[in-house]
Amino acid sequence: MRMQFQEAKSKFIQTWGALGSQWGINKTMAQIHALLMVSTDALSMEDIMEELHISRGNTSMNLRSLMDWGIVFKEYKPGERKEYFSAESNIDELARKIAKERSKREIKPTLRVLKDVTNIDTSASSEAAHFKAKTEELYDFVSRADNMLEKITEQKENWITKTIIKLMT
Amino acid sequence: MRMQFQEAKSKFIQTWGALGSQWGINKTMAQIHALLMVSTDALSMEDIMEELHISRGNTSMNLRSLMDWGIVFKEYKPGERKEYFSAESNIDELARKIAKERSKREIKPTLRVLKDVTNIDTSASSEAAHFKAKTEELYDFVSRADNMLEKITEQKENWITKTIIKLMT
DNA sequence: TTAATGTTTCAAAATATTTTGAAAGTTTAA
DNA sequence: TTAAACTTTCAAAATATTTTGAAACATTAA
Repeated sequence: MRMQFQEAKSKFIQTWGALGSQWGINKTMAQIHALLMVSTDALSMEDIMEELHISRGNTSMNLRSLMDWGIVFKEYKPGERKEYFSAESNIDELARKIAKERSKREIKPTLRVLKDVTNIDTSASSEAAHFKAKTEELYDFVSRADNMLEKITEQKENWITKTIIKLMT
Repeated sequence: MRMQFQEAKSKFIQTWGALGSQWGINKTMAQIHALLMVSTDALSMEDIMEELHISRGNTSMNLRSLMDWGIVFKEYKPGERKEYFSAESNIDELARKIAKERSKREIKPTLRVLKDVTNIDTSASSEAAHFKAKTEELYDFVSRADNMLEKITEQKENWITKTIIKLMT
């Protein structure tokens, strides 16, 4: 049985929200983003509140986060005072921005701690030596993964396809 | 100022736990994993409870999750009744298992919904047409990303290095 | 058998995160 | 200026998630 548009839209928004929360992004933030992504026009705060049944404050705070991430933009319509919001419409660009932001917020700080923690006096015990070895290994791994992400992500257009082609050859 | 071993260990466990929760993995689960990763020997439930100051139930449930993910193993010591636990010690293997499991649990179900939701009657409105186009684009992107993850991850040994080399050429 | 040693379960409690809504703040038009 | 239209802030409330701990369950040795 084929879904109706409204049903499909709502299902999509719910699913995207759930996915977001499994990845450490708050549900409403992901839902607002999903809604803006599939909207033909920019939406006002009222529009968003109404469609998702959420409060003004919640909407405001999450729109701001989305703008901090660089994946939602404020727009002004001529002759109107209200602010309108729209999402990054290029999916490659969207993924690049998310990858970049997560690297900056999470991976880089973790690398800093790993580096710190690796620098202990190792002569005291073999536990200490093992710890140093393991955390060094982890540092190498994480920093290489981060590099890879950068590499993949720095090509502007259609990097996923390009990367898959490279990997298959 | 150089950290002492115990201080470094505890900082590492805390940081790994925090990282885990930003990625949708519960803090204790990530901490237990971190502890086992840097331990020279397998640890008993008592050991883990004591080191992390957590309850028996919490320890039991999270150890079970870690075993479900395939990144922690139960061990028996000869002549002892107690169970001991150790972590996957190969980091490439660890990453492969995590990638595989997250794909199965999160990406695949999302793809199913995207596919469903894409199959709407498009003749009714241009909103519906736009929705269909966007979700199709998303489906393509996510499924290509998932393929890429599979590709990267199916080579058993040292895939990160291999992949980086490929990407640089 | 039984007692000892150990593990799992799950309802309730604790904690953490998200959401609300009303007051404060801002901007613009007149 | 002022008032209207709109947005932001943040303490308190609601909700969701994690953690506890004690009872139930399992296994082994004697």
